[in-house]
Amino acid sequence: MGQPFKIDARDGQARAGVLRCAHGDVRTPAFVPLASNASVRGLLPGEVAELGYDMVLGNTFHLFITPGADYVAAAGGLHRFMGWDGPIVTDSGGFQVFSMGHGSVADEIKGRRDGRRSMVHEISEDGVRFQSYTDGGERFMGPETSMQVQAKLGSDIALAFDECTPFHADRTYTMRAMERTHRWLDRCIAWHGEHAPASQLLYGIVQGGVHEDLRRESTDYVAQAAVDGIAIGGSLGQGKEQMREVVGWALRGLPDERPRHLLGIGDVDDILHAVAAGIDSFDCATPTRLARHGTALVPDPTRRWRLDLTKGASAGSDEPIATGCPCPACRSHTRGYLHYLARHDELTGARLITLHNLTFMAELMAGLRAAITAGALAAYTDKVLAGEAPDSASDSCAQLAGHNCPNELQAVRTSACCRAGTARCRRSAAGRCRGRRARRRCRRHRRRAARARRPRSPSGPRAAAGTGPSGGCARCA
RNA sequence: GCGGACGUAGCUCAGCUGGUAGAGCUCUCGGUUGUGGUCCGAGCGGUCGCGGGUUCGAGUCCCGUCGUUCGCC
Repeated sequence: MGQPFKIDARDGQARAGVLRCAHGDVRTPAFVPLASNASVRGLLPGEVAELGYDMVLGNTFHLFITPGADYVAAAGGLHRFMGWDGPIVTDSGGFQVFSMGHGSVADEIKGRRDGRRSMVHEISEDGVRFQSYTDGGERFMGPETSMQVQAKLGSDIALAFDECTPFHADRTYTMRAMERTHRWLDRCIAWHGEHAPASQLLYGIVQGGVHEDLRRESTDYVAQAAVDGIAIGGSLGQGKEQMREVVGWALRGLPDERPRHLLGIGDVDDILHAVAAGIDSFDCATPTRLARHGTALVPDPTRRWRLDLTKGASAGSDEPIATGCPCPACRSHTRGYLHYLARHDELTGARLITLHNLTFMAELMAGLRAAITAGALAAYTDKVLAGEAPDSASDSCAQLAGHNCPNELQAVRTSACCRAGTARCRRSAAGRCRGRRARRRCRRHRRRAARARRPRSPSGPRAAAGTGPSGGCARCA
């Protein structure tokens, strides 16, 4: 097939273009909302399109488990099934298999926690045997399975089946998994070439964890492969600095003319950096998942672009989430109302905040496309990083002093970077308080001290015996 | 009126034969980047209904009292 990706404008490494798919064009850089289970949770397909999205992401793994590829195929394919007639990219299921093996994806991929009970029974050259989360039965998925499911779903873009290695995997395991993923890629290409609809594009996935040489090797391998686009996956490290470094390694040597997708990334600052580095599309759970849990995206870098509406601060507020935002939540409703809805798990709240967050992301991406076209990406990036609403790309750049300073970036993400330090500080301040029992004991001591300080009737037999730290108690003495 | 059961954190309740008051939920604060309408941390919060008594020591045993509830007159 011809070259599906056309780059219309460049600004540094960044590109703005159009990805031509069987069901229409995708304007890039693009954010792709998640519709893992054939639904952008809470929204109608028409609403997603109206917000300015060209493509959504379905998930091979989820749809394979339920309702099954044949069920969707019998309904006329994923587009007709879910009522979305625009482009769809389907994730291959490799990541989900990985996440089942390690409990929490988010924690494990960042190296924050050890793996838990695994639902993965075996990873072999053939593929992965795992336990279904719905009925507990054993299932199998390999490169051919994934490709076949994606062919039956009829997505516009299929992703190759990969193994996403966790942060804690050692270099040897990461390397072997990467090499196996490369062999799986060849099998995906072979199956896809023979059986998949000609119009379906195929992306290869770069792995290699946080190791520079492995990332380069993987990039080279995927770059020489007969794929229509390249996705960057796997563990991108523990923090944003490391992620940017790893993405940089993965991008080096990629063919310029093919589209690049960064899997699973969606924080505002991460998108700004990745677009500047040459990424064309993103998918991420954050905007929609945060919305369902009551957090709205706002133009405020000091709060990591987040406003938790469930917090008391929004109670009774008559402000909108963001002044000037054109979304239904901001046009017609107050933070106070959304606070109430979110507190009580009202579906309307999840829906309104989802509409808002996707509006925010759509404006961010539209602004990026316009800025690249106008050759003003740096100015636009600076404005967004300075906390201005992400929809104005044409104005000149007001340089934000020190926004690139690593320390300031670190301050922005205090939780991610400084949390360990804070915990350490607390513990060392408490001296002996290491471990749960010790901490509890300390709390008790604090309570006892507080109780002793509290004025208490000195008369009565208990007071006489019980006030001192060890008064009369044989065990304490 | 008589008899029984029960009063412990904001809520629902654990606390064995007396030995430094606990859990779950709520609440507050963090976190949650290829989505399980989640999940993971931490924190705040108790005059153990009230008053006596026994004991070195009482949520726990004894007496009284108030309240809730069930049953019987």
